Amino acid sequence: MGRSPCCEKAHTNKGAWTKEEDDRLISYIHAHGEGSWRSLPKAAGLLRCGKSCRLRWINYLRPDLKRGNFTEQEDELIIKLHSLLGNKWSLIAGRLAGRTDNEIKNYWNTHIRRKLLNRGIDPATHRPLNDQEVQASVAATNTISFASSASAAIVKQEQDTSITSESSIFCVVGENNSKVGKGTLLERCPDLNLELTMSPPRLNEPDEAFKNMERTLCFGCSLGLQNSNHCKCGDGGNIGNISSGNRNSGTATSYDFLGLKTGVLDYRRLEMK
DNA sequence: AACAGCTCCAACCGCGTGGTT
DNA sequence: TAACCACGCGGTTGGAGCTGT
Repeated sequence: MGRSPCCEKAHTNKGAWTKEEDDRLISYIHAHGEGSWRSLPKAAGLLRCGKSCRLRWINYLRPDLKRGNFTEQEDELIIKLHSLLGNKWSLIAGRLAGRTDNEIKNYWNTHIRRKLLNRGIDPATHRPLNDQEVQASVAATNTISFASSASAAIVKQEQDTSITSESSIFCVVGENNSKVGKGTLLERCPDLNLELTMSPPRLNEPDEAFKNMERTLCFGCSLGLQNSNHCKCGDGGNIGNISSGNRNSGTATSYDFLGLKTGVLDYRRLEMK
């Protein structure tokens, strides 16, 4: 499958944006809205690649961006999210209002990595740097499945709801899951190597089943942030953000992982590297 | 003051994915 | 089904600014 270049490189500016270019882009987007990035540069009179315009807008010019230093609270949230999501910067950014994926990625690489290293934590695995046994188990563990049979799902939330370097990942183990196998009881997730399932809105399910799925725990609570502004579920007392329902030939367990019950996001597979 | 090394971040690049024809 | 388009993502880079000598 071929791919044409995103723009004609010979006639485009590169490098830092000038004030004039910024103004042109802002006024064009104010007038016409975001999107159609490929045609935007020409329409806006910019000698830039559409990709470059998009990036400039998203990372720098958007009016809802929060500029300035990250707070300690944001730091910790990023660390927790990264321990669950890995380098999924866009997903992490989605949980930090006014922050962009690029900003968070840069901040991670320049500040948080070092911060974790100073704490003796491997930023890649969120484990103690000298924990050889853990490293061995990491090497032996490939995948933990979040997608499995609802009827037989065994779900455990760690007793300690606070996220530490090796806790508080939900484990869902289904009887048909060959990787784990029937009879496998709860296990502490030994790695962050996840395979998650998130479902789109279920349109064809019985109402009763759907109602049962509504008892969810928001992502803030799942991170132990019940009292923070990240808590979306109100009482913070619901346990287990697990919902289940039929999907095609088999049953599936879905997890409202980021509190994204909007159905906009269909992130069926989410793998940690 | 001059230089070298370091830090940080805006911007670039290549690729994956979903949609359209 | 293949070809193409458009968008978004994550990794990487270039260079401005800072710091130490």
